[in-house]
Amino acid sequence: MAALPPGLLGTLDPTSDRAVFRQIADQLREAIDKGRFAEGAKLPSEAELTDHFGVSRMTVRNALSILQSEGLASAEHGRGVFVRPRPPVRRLASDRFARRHRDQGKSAFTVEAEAAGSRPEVDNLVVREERSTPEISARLGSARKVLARRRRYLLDGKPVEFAASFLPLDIARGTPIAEPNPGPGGIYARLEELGHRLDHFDEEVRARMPAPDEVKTLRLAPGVPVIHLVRTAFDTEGRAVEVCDTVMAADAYVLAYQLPAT
Amino acid sequence: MAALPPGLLGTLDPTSDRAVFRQIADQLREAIDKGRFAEGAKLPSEAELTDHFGVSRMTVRNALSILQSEGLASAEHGRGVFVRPRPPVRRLASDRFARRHRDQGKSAFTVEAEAAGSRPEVDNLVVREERSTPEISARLGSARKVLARRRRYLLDGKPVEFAASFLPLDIARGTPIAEPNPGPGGIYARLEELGHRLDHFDEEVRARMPAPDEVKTLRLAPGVPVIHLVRTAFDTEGRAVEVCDTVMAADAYVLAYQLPAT
DNA sequence: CAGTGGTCTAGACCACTGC
DNA sequence: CAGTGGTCTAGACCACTGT
Repeated sequence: MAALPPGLLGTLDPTSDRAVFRQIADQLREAIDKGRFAEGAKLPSEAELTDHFGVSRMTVRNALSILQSEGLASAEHGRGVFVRPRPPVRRLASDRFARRHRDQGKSAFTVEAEAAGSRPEVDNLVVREERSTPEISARLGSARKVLARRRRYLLDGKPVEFAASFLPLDIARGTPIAEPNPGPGGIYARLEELGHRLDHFDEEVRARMPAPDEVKTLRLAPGVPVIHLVRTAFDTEGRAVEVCDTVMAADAYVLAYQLPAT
Repeated sequence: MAALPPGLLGTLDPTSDRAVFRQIADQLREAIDKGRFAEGAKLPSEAELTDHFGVSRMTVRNALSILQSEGLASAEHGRGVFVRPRPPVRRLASDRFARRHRDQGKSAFTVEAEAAGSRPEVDNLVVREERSTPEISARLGSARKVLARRRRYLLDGKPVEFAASFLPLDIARGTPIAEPNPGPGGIYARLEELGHRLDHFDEEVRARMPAPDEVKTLRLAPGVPVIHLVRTAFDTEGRAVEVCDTVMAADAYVLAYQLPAT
């Protein structure tokens, strides 16, 4: 095993109050920030770091785990620890549900992804009637059962979000909305054809760390939060006609909104 | 040291492929989710868990660190590991910059916090001229120097966000905007008095794990992401007159927006 | 003071990767 | 196969909390 290139990393300050594993993490973080390790580059192995700093392996592993929890690095078993590359970011514009974006044969996700040069996929498409939850009922009105449409979106094979739409049965049952493929323009186009002209959407945005099942579904690296978005669609009569609950890999998205100054 | 109450936690499955520390984390997570440990309650100590499961201390600590990185628990030195209580959430409405919310003597943050029964504070108020960054210049136009207003917001003594506003010098220099206290209605009211009638705001939302200095400034617990919000204010002539860069503790906020169906 | 978590060591064996 | 990270042990000493 070769020694580290001289000057790549510094030395520890034994007089410092800062824990040794934090000092090591600080040095690696600084080296990453300054570009001495590029995106996707391999960090020194645990063995190299234990040698360089003269500490035990657990101390080094502690330092590396800090970087991972910060989202700066990710470990690959048998290969090494690498600087996390930033995935291409999907920008969600505030006009993404405007009517003019609905007159296509393909879904908005597909159109947009292909325009950006990515390969879009949608899987796990489950459409069925379900019992409503208190959360959904509060937003949708007091429906006991709802039509649920669940799906996961991927770009170039990487899962980026999964979503569940809920609609009142009296609106959706027996319509194309209850079909796996609701047709061009998606369910919003069908809602309007059914007489529910859409007026506006309310959107709530939260961020948090993912639960284990969300890590699995989105194949999230450690240190990547999720954006949790709950959107309610209202028709021109003021009725909530759909609630969409979406969980997105936070490193793959930026949300853009336009606010009125009134 | 007392043994754990029987039935509070289960036993390990030695035939499972799942690592022991993950199994322990799973059990604790399930117990928290099912309410067997309330918000703010103390989890079993490391010693109790090593006894209960018959594993070494590092294994238990590994399990507990998972829960912390998920934001479910936080350790307090000398006291124990506790189920993380959810702080009161501030809801930012999409009309929060509407003109009608500006005709008060106090800042919007102060008014809203007091209405919610919290004690608001603003500190670290730094107002000065700074060199612009490429990021700011791209949004604001090519100003070399800008007026920067930096401050941190606290609720009941807890930091919840810090923000920096940047304004072109040709607009802000020598005006009340360059004063620490810009007066009633804040800088948006002053901008309008100076002839820059506000038209709309563009807002970009991202979520990520905090950098170490952000952890310090917001006193963030492990496993709490930040919401990074960049807002650009435009006047009726289409000029960008302010860029506000805000970093918020994600567990203290929900952002609400209204989208047009056009 | 006893009990708690924070740091660190020096090993061991395993599973995965790539040559 | 050698090199890598993943898991786990059995200790040690320290710093902080509360009584």
